[in-house]
Amino acid sequence: MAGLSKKRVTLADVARLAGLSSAAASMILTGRPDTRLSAEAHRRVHEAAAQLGYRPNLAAQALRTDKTRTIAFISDYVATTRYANGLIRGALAAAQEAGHVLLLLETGGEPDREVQAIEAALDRQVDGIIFAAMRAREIFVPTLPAATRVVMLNGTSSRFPLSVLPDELTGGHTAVELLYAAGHRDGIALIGHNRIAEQGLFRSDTVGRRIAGIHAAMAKHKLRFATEESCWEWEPQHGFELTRKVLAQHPDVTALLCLNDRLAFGAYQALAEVGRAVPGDISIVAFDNDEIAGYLRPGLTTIALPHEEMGRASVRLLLSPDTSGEHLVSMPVVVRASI
Amino acid sequence: MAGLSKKRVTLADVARLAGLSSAAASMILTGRPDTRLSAEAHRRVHEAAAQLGYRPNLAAQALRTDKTRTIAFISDYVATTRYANGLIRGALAAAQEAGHVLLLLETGGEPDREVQAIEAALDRQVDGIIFAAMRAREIFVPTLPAATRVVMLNGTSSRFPLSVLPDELTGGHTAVELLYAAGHRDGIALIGHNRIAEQGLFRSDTVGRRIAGIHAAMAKHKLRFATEESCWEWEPQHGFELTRKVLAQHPDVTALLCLNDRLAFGAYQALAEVGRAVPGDISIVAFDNDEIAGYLRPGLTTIALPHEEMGRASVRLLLSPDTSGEHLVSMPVVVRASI
DNA sequence: CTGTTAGCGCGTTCAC
DNA sequence: GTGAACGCGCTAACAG
Repeated sequence: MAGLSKKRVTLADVARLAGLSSAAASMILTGRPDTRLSAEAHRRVHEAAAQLGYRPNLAAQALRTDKTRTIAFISDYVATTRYANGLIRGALAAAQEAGHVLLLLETGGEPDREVQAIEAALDRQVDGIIFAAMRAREIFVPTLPAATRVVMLNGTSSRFPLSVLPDELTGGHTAVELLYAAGHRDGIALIGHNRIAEQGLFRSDTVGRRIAGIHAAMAKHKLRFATEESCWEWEPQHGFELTRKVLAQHPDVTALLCLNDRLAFGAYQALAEVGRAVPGDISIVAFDNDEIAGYLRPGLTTIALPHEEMGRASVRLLLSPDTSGEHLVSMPVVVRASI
Repeated sequence: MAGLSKKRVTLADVARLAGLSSAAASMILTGRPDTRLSAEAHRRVHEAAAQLGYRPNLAAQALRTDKTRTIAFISDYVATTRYANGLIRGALAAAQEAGHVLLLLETGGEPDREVQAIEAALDRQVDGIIFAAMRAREIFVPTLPAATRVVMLNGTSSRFPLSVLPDELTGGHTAVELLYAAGHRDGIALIGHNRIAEQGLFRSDTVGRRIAGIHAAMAKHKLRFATEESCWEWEPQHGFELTRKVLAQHPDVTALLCLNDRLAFGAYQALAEVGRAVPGDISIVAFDNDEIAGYLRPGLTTIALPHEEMGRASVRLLLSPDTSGEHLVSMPVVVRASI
């Protein structure tokens, strides 16, 4: 039956070939349990369907059942590559395993595009919506039909209790423990501490927790940072500048706790410039497990953001009824050679 | 009309409120040109639709019209982050501008999953399919209904003439011209030349053209490479090793032409190790404009893969009838500081 | 037991 | 301007 099939094979075609009504064919093919149809009828229908290469028209099916086996994945930015990609990949994999499909939509963080995206999704009768935030934060969600199932991914919303987040508190804790276990005590510098991020409008839930975890672990060991360096953004250039400053002002520093890998990337450059070796002279640990973490020499030990696992979790939660609350996904340690 | 809307607003609701038949309402709302309905009827219908917040049910619409305003984006790997993301982003943007939406599917390059993905797309009556290959190559495409509109993105298929590719030939040419213009003649080393990639099963169309462009430009200026170093993969580690080798064996080399940015990344590390400055001692030019190109110090001058523009082009081509052939998207030079 | 008919879901389109 | 059929599959009610 390959080739240039002119028109779709419909349920009626299958029923006709099987010598039964389309109602019978429908019941058999959808596998209803209470069927009172003969085994022979089952056989004939299945055979006819296979022979014709029948595939139900999902649009017609959706019309009756209100189910499309389609999930909308609405994110603010796909642009921010490194974050979006793992989330999407995980969601895609989990969706496929469940026989579902992903509708990808982007809002750029603009409320009106958010509304458009939601409408586009609802027009297509999606089974549920995943709102993904590239930078974790409180997500603003416009009005939505009450029945729509919603999961917040890497963000939270007071309107929707179901959310998936990285376990940053534990992650922050772990980073400190790694340095502590390696013998570092009073010579640890914190790179990238962003006081602005900790309070105020742009407060990022997950970053706040990361820092809280770090401070809790430091307190537990009765330690203080040799210095805490702040900046507005977390790009390599800032890590470079802050590390330079630390090296100049705090010659006794033995370890750098960088709040993300890109800051650490800049730190490597600053250390190379003055000929300090990693980890011989200075240990470094960071967060995220960016692609670059593995490219650096020596490899950067980092607390990974489990994006893929989070993406998977979001789909699983969406598809399993009667779940709610905040689901934390643990952040694995990726040990390389920088400590 | 906000809040927990119980049931959908249907066309019948609109027609009832407007005091007309649903047929009239349909014609007016779809904006048919030959309508012989009164201006007053138009007004009433539009008003009723606005008042009720009516949105057509796309599933029902699709049933009649066979149009879903949905495009399937089927890629082999979303995993290969750096390549997939720009393509998706561009496609997403162009789709949105055209009032369409993207269905994202992944095949992992496995034929059976490819079939599944295509069926999932066809079940949902997509208006067209974009096949995206992360590593450009001849794409195997299973049987497909004849009418389905298909665009190959970053790859080709003998079965489907419509494809979007980066203009690698010109890009390769340009890279050489950049070095030539900077005064480099006989001291240029080629890093990453993969002879295996040039021939045989894994021949990559676009890489082949990149290399062809490079050789054409060299020939044009009657130049020869000081050395051509091959490797199997193009990761930083390989760039590091090859560059080390070049520095040891060819001390007269003045420029490195790296076949991608990650190789160049490794080259930077090898140069730093022996204290050679970029671009003071050695110039570097590469391809792709990876994220890392901007992180390196000094910034890496590179010939960019125009992923986003390619993604946009693929959607535009899909949506515009009567187009075919190979569409080349030019590769812009991103000038930084490595030459 | 084994199966059928009729009508629905929603929007589009044709004959009148 | 309208009624009715249609696209396709699901389901309640009904018949042998």
